[in-house]
Amino acid sequence: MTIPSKTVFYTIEKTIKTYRKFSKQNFLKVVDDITIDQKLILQYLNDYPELSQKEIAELVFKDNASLTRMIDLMVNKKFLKRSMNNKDRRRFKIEITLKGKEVLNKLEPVIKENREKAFSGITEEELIQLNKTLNKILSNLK
Amino acid sequence: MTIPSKTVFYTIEKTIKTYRKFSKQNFLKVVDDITIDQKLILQYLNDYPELSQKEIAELVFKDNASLTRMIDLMVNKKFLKRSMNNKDRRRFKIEITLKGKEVLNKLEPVIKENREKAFSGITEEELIQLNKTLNKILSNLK
DNA sequence: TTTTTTTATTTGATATATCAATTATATTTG
DNA sequence: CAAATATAATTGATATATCAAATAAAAAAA
Repeated sequence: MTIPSKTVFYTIEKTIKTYRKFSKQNFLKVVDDITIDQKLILQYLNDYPELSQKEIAELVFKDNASLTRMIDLMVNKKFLKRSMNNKDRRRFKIEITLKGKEVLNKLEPVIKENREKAFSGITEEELIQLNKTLNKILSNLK
Repeated sequence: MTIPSKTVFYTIEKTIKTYRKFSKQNFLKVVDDITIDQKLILQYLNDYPELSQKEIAELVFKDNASLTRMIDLMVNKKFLKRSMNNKDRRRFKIEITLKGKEVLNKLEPVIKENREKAFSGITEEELIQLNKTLNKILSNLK
């Protein structure tokens, strides 16, 4: 009998890393040269076009410095366009390009398949419970 | 009503990152200049002294190249010692130094407190269920 | 035993993570 | 309003992540 309090974080870590690897491999079948985090950034910007770099950084759990460099790369790859924000000139307006949207469109069915695969045989209640327990842990750590 | 299949991985990621940050801050109160992964490596080597770099890499979910560099650093910091392994001269024998053991000893109570804090108010059954669901996801991804 | 294949580790190149310091602009305070 | 403070983004330095290629030794096959 293993002691769950000693293994839970190991299992959590393993799960997220395995899923990231799995997703990335499937993404690369339809789009070349994309990472999980780049896909997340595209998705967030698509859903909330007004996001600042700082806000995106929080959503993807990175710091501002990382975001600066990631956005640079994504601009170089023509997934994104940076332009001035006249309302607040400290921040930029980050826009998805046509190419970026095409990438997202190609990825959409893959994202769906990935989730279906990951959750097959797992009930909605089980996922809700999973979320609930994780949120308890999160609020304990605040 | 949020759709759990769309948010579970976000929550998993958030949980593990929050716990890592929380742990690291507490570690730094008793030992300076240590990272979560360095602590994990020390712990694994303490429990299983025969581990090769490759085996450690698997346990901490990193690749061999990262491990090489991490071990280098830990040797520079005098947490570890690398010596020849005459049974198999491709691999090294990695040993914890006295300093490394002292670090582990100082961290031990902190690790315990971290877990207690993270899991307070969460029952054993709930943790077992969490582990079970995560393992289902893992086996789906194989 | 020699050749071939496999395995463990390292190195190089590039991207990302993290922290501290810097820059430019906004906001608040006196 | 001017001065002080706060915020968004960048840059530099160092560590880590990732992939591909290189090295050296071990194991398997001829």
